[in-house]
Amino acid sequence: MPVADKLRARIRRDSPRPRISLRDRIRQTARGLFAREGYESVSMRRIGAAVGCSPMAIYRHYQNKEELLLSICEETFSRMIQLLDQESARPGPALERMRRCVRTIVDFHISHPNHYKVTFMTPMPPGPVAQRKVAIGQPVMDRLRDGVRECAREKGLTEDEIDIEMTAQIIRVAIHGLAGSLITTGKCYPWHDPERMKDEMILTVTRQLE
Amino acid sequence: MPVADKLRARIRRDSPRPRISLRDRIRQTARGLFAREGYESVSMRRIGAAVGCSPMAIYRHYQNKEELLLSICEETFSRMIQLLDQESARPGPALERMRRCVRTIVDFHISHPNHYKVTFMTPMPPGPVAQRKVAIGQPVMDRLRDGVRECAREKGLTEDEIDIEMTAQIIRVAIHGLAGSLITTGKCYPWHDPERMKDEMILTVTRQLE
DNA sequence: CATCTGATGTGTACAGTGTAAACATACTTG
DNA sequence: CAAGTATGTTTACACTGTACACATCAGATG
Repeated sequence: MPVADKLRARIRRDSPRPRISLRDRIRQTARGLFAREGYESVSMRRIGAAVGCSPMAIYRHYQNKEELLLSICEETFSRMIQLLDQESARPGPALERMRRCVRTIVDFHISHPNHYKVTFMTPMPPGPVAQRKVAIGQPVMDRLRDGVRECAREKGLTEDEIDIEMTAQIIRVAIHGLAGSLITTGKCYPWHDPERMKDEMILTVTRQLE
Repeated sequence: MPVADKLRARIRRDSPRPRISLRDRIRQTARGLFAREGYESVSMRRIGAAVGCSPMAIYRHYQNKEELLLSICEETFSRMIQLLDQESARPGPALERMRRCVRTIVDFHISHPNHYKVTFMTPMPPGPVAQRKVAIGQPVMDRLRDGVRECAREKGLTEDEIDIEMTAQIIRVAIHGLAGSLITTGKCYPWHDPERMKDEMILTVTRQLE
């Protein structure tokens, strides 16, 4: 019997199941716990207790703890893409728009340190998990590349005069430098005004697009 | 009885104790294990087994696992300072020297990913541990600042024309961007030639010193 | 209706972790 | 020699992620 039939059956069914599925409640609860206390500090047992189910129930919906977190990250970063597109839709010169977008990304990462940490600060042994993490960053990278291309076009630069992929990757590295530094050493380091730092850094890596 | 006396006594003693102290053997063995397999994958029990002592013996010499690693990191990064000073002592224009130094730092981090990870990629709740980690990076930052200052002087820039601390911190952020990105997503990401990337990034953040 | 099946939850158990506490031994010093 | 201290071991505890076997129950099928 095909799996699709069973799925359809479940969807057609209108019996009074809990209004919001356990799967979603788990993800929602875990999101809060992870964000507040960090991935490693939160055990599956505590998530279960907070949700109101047994710890093993979580495994019916997520293969393991890492999958649970990765699923949360995917959701988080898809919200970032929304923010990004809406920012990039506002009018103005391409360069200004892209600089604001980069700012948006940096600020988003800093305000979601745990999601950033697990997605971008955990060394990935090559494998399927690594591929999913790369995939999470892909939409952002696409928009970055498009932004660079548009800036180049607006300034009349040919593809011989500027390496678009390289420029995009440099901006990417700058983003991760800012996010990583400010997340790990945020409060402990004598930063020279973080806000101005972000702006200067963004200016520096987009200067060749002026 | 003062502690200093006991220490002196131990040093004066020439009895046939093991030629290299257990403390050093632990650090040396743990260094290798951490570097090869990563901090979290190596348990105190395995370190003990590899050294040839009981796991709890380690605690006589290091307060806990984190202290052990931190001690290893301090040693590692002090070797980096040596490399850095010897590189910076070579002749040539200040700008060229500084660019080579930045390259040295980046390459050093990439070839010691586990030390980098624990020192710079683990969020630090403000406290004494965080202070020690900041202290580890301080000598590097001092040399960076000096390098920037010398470049500025060589080009005749006054302190009104260039914010030395800000410039140094931007370079620092670029270093961590490169190191972090290449360490976490090194093999998994379609990098546009990492070596050229490093060079371009370094050029970008030192352009205003040309 | 009775029966069967698959999805979803629970309880128990296991192998592993870092490390606190009590104990054993050997070396230094009064 | 006696006392004390530095250094090591053994045992035990509280915790982790999760494999496995079982219970329950909704819907499909005879």
